[in-house]
Order: sequence, then structure tokens, then C-alpha cells
Amino acid sequence: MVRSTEGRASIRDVAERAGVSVSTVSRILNGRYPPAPQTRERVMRAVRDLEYVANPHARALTTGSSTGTIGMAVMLLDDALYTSLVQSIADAAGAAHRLCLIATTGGTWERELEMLCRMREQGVEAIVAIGAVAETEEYHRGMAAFARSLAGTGTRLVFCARPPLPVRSPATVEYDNIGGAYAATSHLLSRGHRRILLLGGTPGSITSRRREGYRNALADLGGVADPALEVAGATTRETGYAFMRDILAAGPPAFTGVFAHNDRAAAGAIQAIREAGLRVPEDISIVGFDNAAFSADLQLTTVHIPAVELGQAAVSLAVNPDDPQQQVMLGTHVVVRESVRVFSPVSAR
Amino acid sequence: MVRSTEGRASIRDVAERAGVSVSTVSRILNGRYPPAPQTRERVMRAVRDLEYVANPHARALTTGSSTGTIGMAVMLLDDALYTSLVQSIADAAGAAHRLCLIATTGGTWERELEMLCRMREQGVEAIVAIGAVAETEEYHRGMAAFARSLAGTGTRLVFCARPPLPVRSPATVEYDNIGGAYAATSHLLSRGHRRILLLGGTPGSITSRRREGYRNALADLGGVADPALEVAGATTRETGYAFMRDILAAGPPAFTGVFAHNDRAAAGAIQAIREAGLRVPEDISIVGFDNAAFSADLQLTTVHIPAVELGQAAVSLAVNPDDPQQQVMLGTHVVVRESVRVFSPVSAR
DNA sequence: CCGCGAAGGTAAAACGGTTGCACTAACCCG
DNA sequence: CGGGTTAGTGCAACCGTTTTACCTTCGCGG
Repeated sequence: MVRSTEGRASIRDVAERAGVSVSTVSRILNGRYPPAPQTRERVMRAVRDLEYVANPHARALTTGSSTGTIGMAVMLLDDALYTSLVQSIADAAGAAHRLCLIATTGGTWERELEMLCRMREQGVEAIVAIGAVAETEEYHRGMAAFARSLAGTGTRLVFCARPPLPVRSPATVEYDNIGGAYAATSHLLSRGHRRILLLGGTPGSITSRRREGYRNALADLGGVADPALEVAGATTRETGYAFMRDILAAGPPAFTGVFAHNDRAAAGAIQAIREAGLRVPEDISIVGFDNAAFSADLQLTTVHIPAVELGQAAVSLAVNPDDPQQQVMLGTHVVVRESVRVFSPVSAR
Repeated sequence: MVRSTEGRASIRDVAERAGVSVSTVSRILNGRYPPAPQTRERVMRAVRDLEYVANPHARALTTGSSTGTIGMAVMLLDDALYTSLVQSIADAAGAAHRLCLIATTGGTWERELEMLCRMREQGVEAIVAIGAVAETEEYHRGMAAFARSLAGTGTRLVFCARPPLPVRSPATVEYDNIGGAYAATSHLLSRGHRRILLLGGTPGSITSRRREGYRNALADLGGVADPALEVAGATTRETGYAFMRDILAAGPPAFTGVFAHNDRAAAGAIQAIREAGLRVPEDISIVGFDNAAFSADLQLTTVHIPAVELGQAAVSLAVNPDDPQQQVMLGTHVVVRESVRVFSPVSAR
């Protein structure tokens, strides 16, 4: 029988052309045990002649589902931290000979769950859910149910830069929000600042625990705890800008230092400060959070998040089913640049 | 026979539980002709109970279709343009009910090809290759061969922000490098600058065609064409910084304006300029390329690349096999900020 | 009462690979 | 020279769907 030349060649075509059986071709291509070098040569030639590439679906079907793929879900790539995490996870996955599925969720956990389900349908080896979410009761329930449904299928779930679930949590890789915030606030306090504005934070999200670190540092090191100095909400460049603009427009600032929720908000705040005719750090000092690449341009003192290590740890958990260490917490530290002045209260305004 | 509870449920499990045959389940799930509503209900219930999801590979194998996954390969996510493109492609793919595979290549086309092959093995519906590469003869050959091997398999190839191959090119979505560079240089020229430093560019890569735009503008509008004003290489923040630092250390600058290859290099150059005790734009004016988010912080005048539209167009080509428009070129334009001063030659040093 | 066409459902053959098992040589060694 | 290895290969049974072709019922008109 003559094989048609159109469409893709099948393994049968190769076998026929090489004058061997299908199984021999399969074995040679998958490097099971080596058949006679002469046969091998004939088969390889037929493969080359026919430009044969194995049908991935058939392969995936027989070998058990599409192994070797790790799924990841992330809100948006506009954030430096998430970009770094995605890059790091993709790199680490590539090094572990895996491919990566990526889905952007836009931030709502319903949509995240939908994307996670689609990944499960693909039969991925593991799913990495990236980044903080508003931890509502519904989220906990939905995610727990999803984790349970995954348990049977052999797909692992890993949280990256996200806190564990209250009960029967999947594996998690976190960084120290509270410690980082404590260190950032301490840095300002140690430079003589006593009234420090806390700028931003989404209530209910893990990153809002930075507030705890901020308050603890104030309490431990003699800062002024004043609810009026805590502004919730701003976590984007635009909101950081708007909040600071409004605050400065309302009258002379009641603070000398600012601890911004992240570098983006800090960048916006700095712009607002400058537009108000004030200088950083001479008039107002500021510390960010993330250590985004652009923070170097702003000479912004900030808290470093170990994004690369987070991603690597997440992939490690995803790839090794029975890693003993199922909950990882990585440290954070202050990166000192030029956005904080040494402040002696007597010389104030 | 009792089905084990572990592992994912197959269509057989559903059929057994609903007391019907496999084919009935399949037809109901695919909405062929509707069987008795009562049977339908029983089946649907079994599906829900078992949390059944069809194996996509088995489905793809029989129907001959693909799994609805789009692959994309990108060098690194440290660049603002690539980050935006990835985000945009992932979003557009999600909107088209597709999932996205992502692979980072680190920039060598050999590794890119390797990742593309792995994606082909996964049986993706289309592959989007993102970003400029050094266009060597080898690259052309290798990529052409890959494109040919893809032709039979039903997988489409799309270039995004990458020039077409010289012969039988896959579909491409590009932006106007030459026009953007022309506009950027014109902007400087129209502000009175005549000696303009061209900072950076990798020979052989498409983005180096920005040099053409630069030269054309100089020729058309009376700028000074001087090979000494063209510096190749710098495309990162660090190299941009290093080049500018060395140039300024070598003596008083022989230029008043700078056209940087991209915003990152511009950011580095600005830092070097400031460290040399000079100001932007008072002493040296500068224009970048990319319109990265951080360029707003630097008040950097730059050339906008329509990243979102590029990504959307790429997905559109990936998803619609027979889109008539196989080669798309999107425009670029200058975003004016504060990094260029109006310069009158008589007042020069 | 019989024949007949829908309606509802089933059995079985693909799809294109992988792999356990059986078989055939050739080869080694006593 | 014969029997036990063993390397090399083929046969056939899967993997989980879709789909075609066929088989029951059952209702109903003649």
C-alpha cells in the first residue's frame, strides 16, 4: 500500500520505509535499549526523509497524561515581583526539563480558579498559584475544594508568595512580609524618624501583614503609633501618587518618613512629593518594598524580596512530590540607597 | 468491577456509574443529537459526582484537532517590552479560550529552537516566537527548517516583534523600528540638536535598523552624520551606564543629544550623566525607545511600542489559520516628556 | 396483527503511539 | 556439538476518546 504524501507522516510510514516494525521505530526514537546500529541508521534516515515528528497527543495518551508541564497562574505581569517570579519559575522549570503553562487572572480568585481548572484539564504535573489574593471565606472554600479534587489526579498544587490555607494547605513558598516591614520601619526609626506614614495595603491580603511589622517596629523602637498615619489602599503607581498628592495638598505633612507598600506606590509618591515642591530625602524620606529593578533609578531604599529563590523553591516543590519541606519561608532584607536622610527632630521645619 | 478512587476518572467510569455505554456519554458531553433527557440527567450527575474531565490528548488524538494551547518563546522577562508582550499574549489567548505555554530562551536561537521543538512535541496549536534575534545565516536555515517541519503538523508559527524570514516566512507581527528611530531623531533635531549620539544596538538584530532611521533623519533634516557618534552594543542598563560614563570621562561631549537604543540603556546613561555632574536635559538631552513604565519616572522622552496591540495581533494570527493579513506592521510614535531641551546652537559651550 | 420508521442506545473500529512478552537467531562456553 | 544466554525484533494489547454503523424497542398507521 502506498502512503499518501500529504499530511504528517506516522510512525507506520517510517516503519514501512525502513522495513522494520513499528515497535522498533518507537524504541529507537525513545532510546530504550539500542537495537543494531545498522537498523538504527536505516530508521533514522527514514525519519529524516519523512520529516517525521511523533504525534504528541498519542504519546501523551499512552505514557500517561502530558507529563512534564507545570502550570502557573499570576494576576498581572505589570508588577516587578510577579514578573521576576514568572521568569524564575519558567527558568527553573526549563532547567528541570519541564515546560510552563501560564495564565493571567487579572486578580479575582474566581477567574484564577477557572484558569487552574483549565490547567488541570490539560493534565499538568503541578500547578503554581502565584501572589497574594484577598483571603475571603469563599476563596478558602473554593481553593480547598480545588486542592481536594486535585489530590486524586496526581497533580500537585504549590502556593508561591501566598500564605497557606488555614487547613490542609498545599505546599507553600513565602517570603517574610512582617519581618521585611519591621526592618524597613526600623531603618527609618534608626535614622531618627519618629512619625512614619504607612502608605497602602489591601486589607485581607497577606501583604497587608506588612502593617503588623510596621506597628511592631514602632512599638519596639519608640515610633509614634497614630491611626492617622496609616493609609490603606494604594498599591499602584497611580494610587501612590494620588494619595501622596492629596495628603500634601491638605497641609504640611505630619510625618518625616514614609513606608510605602511597594516600590510602585513609592515611585508614585515620590513624583507627588516632587511636584509639591519638596525633595526626597531632604524633606521627606521614603522606603519601598520589592526591590524592583527601577528602584535603583529612583535611588530608593527598599526591602528586597528574594524572587529568584522563591521561584526556584516553588519549582522544586512542584517537581519533587515528596519533598519533606512543604512550607518554605524565605527572608527579606533592606537595601539601602539614597531615599532616607538622617533626621534629627530638633532641626525639623 | 469496582473502580479505584485514585487517578482521574475516565469516560468508562462515568458510563458505568450512569449505567449507559461509553458512546452515549461521549455524545451527551459533546452535544451531538440529544438522547432522552432522563438519560442525560443521569450521565451529567455521574460526571459531577466523579469530577470527570475529558482527557484532552485522547480527544485531540481522535478528532485530529489540537488541545487549544498556544506556545510562546521569549528571551528574558527583564525587558519591559517582552514583559508587556507576554502579558498581552497571555491575556488575548485567555480571551480566545486558549492556554499559553511559555519558555524562556536566554537569547540564543539554538536554545529557542530547542524550546520550540519541545512545544511542538506538546502538540500546541500555534507557536509565537517573541522578540529580536541576531539574524545569522544559521538562524535563518534552522528556523526555516523548523517552520517546514511544522507545516505538516497543523501547528502555526507566528513571529512577534521579529522580522520575517527572507523566504517563505511564517506570519509576522512587527512594529516600525525605522520609523520610530526616525521620529526620535527628528524630535531631537527639531529642538535644535545637530550632533546626536546613537547609543547602542546589536548588529544583525532587527532593532539595529533603528540606526537606519537615525541616519535617514540626520540626512533629511540636517543633522551631523559622524561615525564617531555611533556606539554599538549597549542595550542594557549596565552597558548604557558604562558607555556613557566612559564617553564623558574621555573629555567634553561632542554631542548635545542622545538617542538611546532603548529605555533601559537610556536609564543607565542618565545615571552616568548625573554622576558626571551634568544634568538632563539642561546639559545633555536624551530620547529612549520602548516607553517602558519606568520611563515616566525618569521623565524620559521615548518612542512608544504598541506592545498590547502586537500581542493581540499575534494571537489573532495564531488562532485564525487563514487570516488574509499574514504580515502586520504596527506604527510607533514619540512620547514627549522632559528629557529634551530646546537647544540653540549659538549658546553651546 | 403486521410492517415500518424514529428514537435511543450499543458495540467496535479508528486515532498514533508505547511497551510487555514471545520469538529467533547468533554467540559463548563447557 | 548442544544448551543456555542474550541481543534484536515483531506481535498485540493497551491509553481514552470520537464516530460510524448497527441493533433494539416502541408507537402507530394500514
